[in-house]
Amino acid sequence: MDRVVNLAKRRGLVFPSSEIYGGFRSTWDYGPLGVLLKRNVKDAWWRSMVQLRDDVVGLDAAILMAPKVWEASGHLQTFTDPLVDCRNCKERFRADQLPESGACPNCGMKDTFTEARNFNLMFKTYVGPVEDDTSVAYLRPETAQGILVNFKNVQTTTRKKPPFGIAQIGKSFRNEITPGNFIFRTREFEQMEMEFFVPPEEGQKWYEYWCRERYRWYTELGIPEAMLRLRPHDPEELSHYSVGTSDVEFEYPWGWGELEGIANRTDYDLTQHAKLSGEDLSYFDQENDRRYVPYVIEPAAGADRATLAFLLAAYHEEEAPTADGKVEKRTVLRLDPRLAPTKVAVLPLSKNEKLVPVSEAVAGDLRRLFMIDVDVAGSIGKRYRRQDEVGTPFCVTIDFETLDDNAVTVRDRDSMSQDRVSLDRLVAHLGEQLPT
RNA sequence: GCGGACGUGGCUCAGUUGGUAGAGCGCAACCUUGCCAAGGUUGAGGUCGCCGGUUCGAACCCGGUCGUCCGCUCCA
Repeated sequence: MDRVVNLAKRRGLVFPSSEIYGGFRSTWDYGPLGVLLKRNVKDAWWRSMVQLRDDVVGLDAAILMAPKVWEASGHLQTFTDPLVDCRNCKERFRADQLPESGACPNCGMKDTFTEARNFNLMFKTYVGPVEDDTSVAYLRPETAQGILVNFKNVQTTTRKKPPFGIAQIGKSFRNEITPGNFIFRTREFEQMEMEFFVPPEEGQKWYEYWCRERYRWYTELGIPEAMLRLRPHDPEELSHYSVGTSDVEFEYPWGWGELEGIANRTDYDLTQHAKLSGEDLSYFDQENDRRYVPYVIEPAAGADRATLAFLLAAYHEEEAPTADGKVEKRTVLRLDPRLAPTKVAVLPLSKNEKLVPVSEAVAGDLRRLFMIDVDVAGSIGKRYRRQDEVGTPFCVTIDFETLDDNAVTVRDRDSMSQDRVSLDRLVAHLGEQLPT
């Protein structure tokens, strides 16, 4: 973990936020390479979820929503836990779980508790010029509600029939008491959520389907199955809206942790929104001549957690032989090419005045199709290592033979093999190796 | 929020009993080399997290604060 955090800082993947002011807790900034990596993660999710399916459509809802939404969803009530501290032993407890005797469960002292304080996990703000009770608004603690309240809008405009889903990627905010573990738990984070609306009797079937699908997504993008598991929640662990939840968990360096949750939210949300808004959010199934409130199956993934997991799974330190016969450490990110921030590095063998213009021309051709990097500084071996460290799948080397044979060397990150490829075929060659 | 440890150039760290900062790596330029972290020369870069106090004088002592890590609590 330390190595990955270090690499992230050193190579411009992730920086601590507001660093020149001493940092700001729980906030991180994605640097030039990090933003590419995270965007690739989100693009891969969107592609598998929206583009490659005909039963899911996209949405981008506002972060600020009517406060009634959070009343309906239950977040205003259940997101607030009254907590007390024991003045004697400094332990903290939930006020509603204390013994009636008033004795501290930890140290046994009586009446040593502080006043109960509420910890609402939603960020509160005020909309408009006057800061009073009528102007209170919240930053959304999940993107799901933006989808759920748009169920009718989307259903009627796209003419989709259940089973169908609405997908959304966006920021959410939770005032976590204890953030930490780098970008694993932050107060501002990005979610990739999809709400899948199904006939009630098909709820369980689709819940199981999405558990399998989502697990598979991570393995297809290169996370070894040994580092993944699907863990069903215990009944007492279930959230207020769910009758079944499973987490896709990843084995982080500090232990198993959540990557994504798949929940059967039943008709809880739509029913609640119908009740509080007065809108009828049921669906009329013309074929079967019946009306029902759809069940909602929700795969909710964290974009930052996924990015971290892909980074951790990709990070390798290897022994590599050097030119003079010694063995050196080689750091390489074995990222799936679809996730790699840079797809191709263009490297003139030296800063020779004849090679540099050729590499610039090659770069000009490639950058229209791929995210590329051009590096002319240092020895060729060092530049290969620099690219390995950030997971660039291919290096294109322009050498002196290129001037004669119009061909370049394409070096593979994983096999370290080298192919000679004609410049006429270079774009096509790389296109074949770099799936979308 | 509580307890503990820590906070020195981009990174990893050193800084002896307080006397206004160093190394390695990295980075940049030039020379050399010419396919897997080569070599040489030169150079940039730090008011030692921030604020205040003690002192003739503080990176070193004290207080506060911000941040990081570990443990506890919390995570709908």
